Amino acid sequence: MLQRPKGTKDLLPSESYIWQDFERKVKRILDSYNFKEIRVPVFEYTELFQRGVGETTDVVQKEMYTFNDKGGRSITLRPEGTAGVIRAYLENGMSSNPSPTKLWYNMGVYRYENVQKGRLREFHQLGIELIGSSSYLADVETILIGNSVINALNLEDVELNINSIGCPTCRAKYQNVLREFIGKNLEEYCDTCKTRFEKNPMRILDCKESKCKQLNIGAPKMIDYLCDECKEHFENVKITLEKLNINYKIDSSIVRGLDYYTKTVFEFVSKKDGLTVIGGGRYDGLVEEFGGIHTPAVGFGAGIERLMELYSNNNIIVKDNVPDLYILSCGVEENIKTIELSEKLRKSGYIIEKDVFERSFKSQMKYANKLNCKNLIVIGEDEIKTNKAKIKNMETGEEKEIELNIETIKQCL
RNA sequence: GUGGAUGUAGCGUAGUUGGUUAACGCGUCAGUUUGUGGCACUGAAGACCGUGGGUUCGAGUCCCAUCUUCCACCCCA
Repeated sequence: MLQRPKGTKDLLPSESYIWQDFERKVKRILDSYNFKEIRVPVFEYTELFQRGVGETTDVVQKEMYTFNDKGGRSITLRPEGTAGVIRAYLENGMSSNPSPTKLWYNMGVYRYENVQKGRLREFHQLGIELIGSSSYLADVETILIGNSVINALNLEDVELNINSIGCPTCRAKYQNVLREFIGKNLEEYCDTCKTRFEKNPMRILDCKESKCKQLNIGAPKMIDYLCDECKEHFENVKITLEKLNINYKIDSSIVRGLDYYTKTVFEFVSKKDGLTVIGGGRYDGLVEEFGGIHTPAVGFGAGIERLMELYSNNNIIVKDNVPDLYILSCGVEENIKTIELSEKLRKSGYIIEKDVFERSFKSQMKYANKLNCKNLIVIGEDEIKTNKAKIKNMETGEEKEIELNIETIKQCL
């Protein structure tokens, strides 16, 4: 039998309506902050991600779905949302719109990595990008939106961790200090850490190897080396969050795996399984990297599958729609009448079920019951002749005699 | 990429030390005499036992490989 590719998932009706519920709630939040939806291509030129996400990152080095198209162009399935959105921002001249530009998206993203808990090769990200402002207020607004999403979904045990990784200037200084510290014992670190040493020493702080963790104790922290501007920015973010009663923890190990981040970075983490459900931060250099004028920006990406996992565990989920009415009939003329009625009622927005098998009377009854149809009308010879029918409430079993016309039926639904 | 576990009808399972037509529950479909469902009963359909090799007179059962799923590392959402 044919199978779906590894790391993909079918979203069946039994779950898709929960996603729809989630999407409705989230859209309401995003609308309230006046963010507008953007939809960008599933694939882009490979260079976009190499430059945007960063050549040295794992995502680019080993997780991208990259191939040459028939014209010999190197194409990559998007592994994240920000790069494509910023490209679209520039390509469509959105920088001349009133600033800031506030965009959101819900997209499938693709990463070739080993499948495990909360991790698929095709997964979905809800993301926002707030483009144009360098102020801490933009960071706060971004975090608040993340917080609103968590709250709207009633997710418990999700905590906010924040950090600042500074700007290129103070980060370079810090990295030298860090290299000095690590360099003393570099021989004892694991092999991957050794390769990180030159290109991205901050990643060594994130290593899970116990010997590296041991060696990292007492390492200098980025937040102690922030330049005045970055420091003030971070302080403002922290103070504002505190005044707003948003709980957060400073986690100096958050460095993020995408190169474009600067200054504030943050994660909403599920305490139960330790998975990051929302991750984001500021990326003041990206627009420039893509050839635009210097334009600061902040954003986040949320893993929808991960959010949904928590959502369905923590909530009594709304029920899926059930049919308002089943119209039952056997026989050619009766069936035509049924179709006519069904079509009219459907145009008015009602969910109508009817037979498409020429099933027996009894089978149709059973079927209507299995579908949880709220009401049922039988169309037979008599009904057509007298233009009267009985409408039955399938829950109570009560029947009511009515005129067989759309308006009276509607009144009973 | 590395390491560990898994794989029998749509779903959940049984299948004894390898032995004839692979079993059960749920679900699906139909019927239990005439136009009113849920319960009960009867019956039917549905599995090349993940795939490919091998051992054997004979394998769902043993061996090897491979794939999938799940978990850990790495990294991320």
